[in-house]
Amino acid sequence: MDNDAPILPEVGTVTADDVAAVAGVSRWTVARAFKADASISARSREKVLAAAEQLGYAPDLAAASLSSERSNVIALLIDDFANPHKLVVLERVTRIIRQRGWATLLVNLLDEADAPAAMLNASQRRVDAIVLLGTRFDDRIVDTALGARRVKKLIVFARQSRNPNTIAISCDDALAMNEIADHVIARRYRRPMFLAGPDTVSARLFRKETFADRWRAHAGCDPEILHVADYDQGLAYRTLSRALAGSDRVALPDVVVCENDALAFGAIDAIRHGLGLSVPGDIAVTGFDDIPQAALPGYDLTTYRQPISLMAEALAKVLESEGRDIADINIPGRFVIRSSG
Amino acid sequence: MDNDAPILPEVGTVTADDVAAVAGVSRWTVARAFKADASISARSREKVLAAAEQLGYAPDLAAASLSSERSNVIALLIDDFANPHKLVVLERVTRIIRQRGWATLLVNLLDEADAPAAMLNASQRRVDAIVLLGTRFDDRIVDTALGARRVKKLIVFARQSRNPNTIAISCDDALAMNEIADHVIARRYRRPMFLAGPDTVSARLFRKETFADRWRAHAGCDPEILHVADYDQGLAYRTLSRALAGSDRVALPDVVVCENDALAFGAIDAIRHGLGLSVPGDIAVTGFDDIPQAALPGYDLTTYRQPISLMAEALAKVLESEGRDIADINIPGRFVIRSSG
DNA sequence: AGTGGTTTTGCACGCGCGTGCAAGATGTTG
DNA sequence: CAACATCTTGCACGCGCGTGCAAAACCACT
Repeated sequence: MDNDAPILPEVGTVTADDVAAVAGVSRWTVARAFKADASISARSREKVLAAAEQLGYAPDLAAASLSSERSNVIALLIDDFANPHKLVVLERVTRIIRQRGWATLLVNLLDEADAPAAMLNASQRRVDAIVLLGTRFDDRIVDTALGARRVKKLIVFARQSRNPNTIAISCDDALAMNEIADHVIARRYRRPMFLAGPDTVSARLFRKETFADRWRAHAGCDPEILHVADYDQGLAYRTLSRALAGSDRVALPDVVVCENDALAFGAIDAIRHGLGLSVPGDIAVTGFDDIPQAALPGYDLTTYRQPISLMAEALAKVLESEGRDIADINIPGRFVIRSSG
Repeated sequence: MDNDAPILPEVGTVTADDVAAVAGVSRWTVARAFKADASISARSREKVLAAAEQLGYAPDLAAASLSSERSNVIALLIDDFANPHKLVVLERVTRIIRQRGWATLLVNLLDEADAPAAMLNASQRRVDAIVLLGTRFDDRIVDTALGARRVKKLIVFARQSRNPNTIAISCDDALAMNEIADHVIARRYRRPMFLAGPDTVSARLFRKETFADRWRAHAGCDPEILHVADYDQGLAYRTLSRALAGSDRVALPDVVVCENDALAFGAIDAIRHGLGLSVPGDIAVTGFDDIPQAALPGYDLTTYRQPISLMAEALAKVLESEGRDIADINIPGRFVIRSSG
């Protein structure tokens, strides 16, 4: 005799059939009781929900997604974990995904070449859409994935994409970077340096190009550009320190325009601790993203706020929509002037 | 006539049956070809794999988890997105999960009361285990979840847990904090302040208690303790600034021992920009975690390195093991002395 | 009471694959 | 060549629920 035998069946064992038996209805009526807009009488629903509560029943969503075409799971492909901005993006995106009743499958892009495998991995789980939050993929990979029809819906978040079958949701980079450039010009800086992320074929931000174009139109010459091999504060610090070490004081830039805040923090570190100079007194710095730390007194960074919450809402709308012919979405952010530049 | 009709069936439509037909074997032989240790002849496997590649077939893992007891999905429940340490934890944990062939279901704990709903949410997806990475849950919730048998395996990562049915994987907090306390004592600080996170019933770290005990044994009095309502650098900055504003210079602490690096960064900001004092000259600061930014010159923080990679490996081992009678795991980290204290 | 309309309920079938067993194929030994 | 051991393959059944349709129940209203 097993005294520990549970009175109620164990979880995973409580199926709609069990609830149906207790409630005295059919299994399908049980399903209807859990569906918002189903045709079911109030009395039946009550009976079912009471029975369900008594048994501790909750619908098995994995089984549901097998028989329906939808899984209600969204895959997030991500890398660039050195950038604190990713944390903000993850929070906002996973929040809205959950609030709208979906689940998040998080896939870590293990290395540069992992994107195709990661997409396959996600598609094997029947996800309804794949959202790219990372930096390590290029348009060719997107083409391949869509070509193989492995993916129902492919969304690029906070990045641009050239592929017409992809939906890009981002802040208006060109608008933003022109605003930054205008600010740099208005403040009469003369020797800007643009601090950019890795110079690869990855889906681009076009921030560098936009700034360079604007500066060229203004000054008639190209701005200096320095690439950092990763969007990493420490690496930016070392890269910039090394690049400027031993420079003549007059040869130094008077403003460092950075592709994002992580690089900007590294730039400020380099100016203060690598060169022993001050920000913005000797060299000004601007960033991009407006991560939470940018507002703190340590850096007090002039930057451009990406409207992540609005972008996340736009993402939800795209995920809800059935049609595949959705245009890219560009949302304006807000230029935030602080003391760094 | 539909000229656009694909030669190959669309994805999700390519099933093991299709592959079996092309390869001239049964569906079950196809399944065996994709299983590492299955009993199948080399010739059959070749035929199957060739047919699979031709058709673009990949096993449907969602369907597989329905018929087997395992889903190979691990749920990560997370909050505390203000702490950059979470990014490191997420990277290491999702990396090892993927490398070992599992998938990650990421669940955002939307607010303080969301943990039970989040666990239910995860269990409805048939996850093999739930890993708690967050701060917003307490032992009662864990009890409830396990009591309802909603969860096969519940693991608390980088936290302690009192529940015997839970497996806690963490760094050895007591060892670590004693080391920090000894350091503070050896450096002859006399007025330590402990900067702690929210004072709730949440699963605790016991760092505060350990430090207080050690200090009491040494000095015969309790250290001052200040609670910050969230593990957030900005909030720590404001809380500490306000707490120390207007204090007599002699009444100020000479060292601020922080429960983690995020709080320590906020403390350094408060000392430098709130009080206009220097670190460590006027007030020293120690942290806990050793997040990447702690090594950069902006903070150059004395802290204790949590062995996240080792902890992630321990997690993988726990996930692999079948038995439920696994003891908590405590891994020692390393005290890292830098210039902040 | 009968008629037509509406709401509510039940059901056959399928989603793609895993499990355990039995039948078939192949190989080995005396 | 028979008899047996081993390897390989095929199959019935089930996992828990969704879809689309038809039967049943209900509700006026004439």
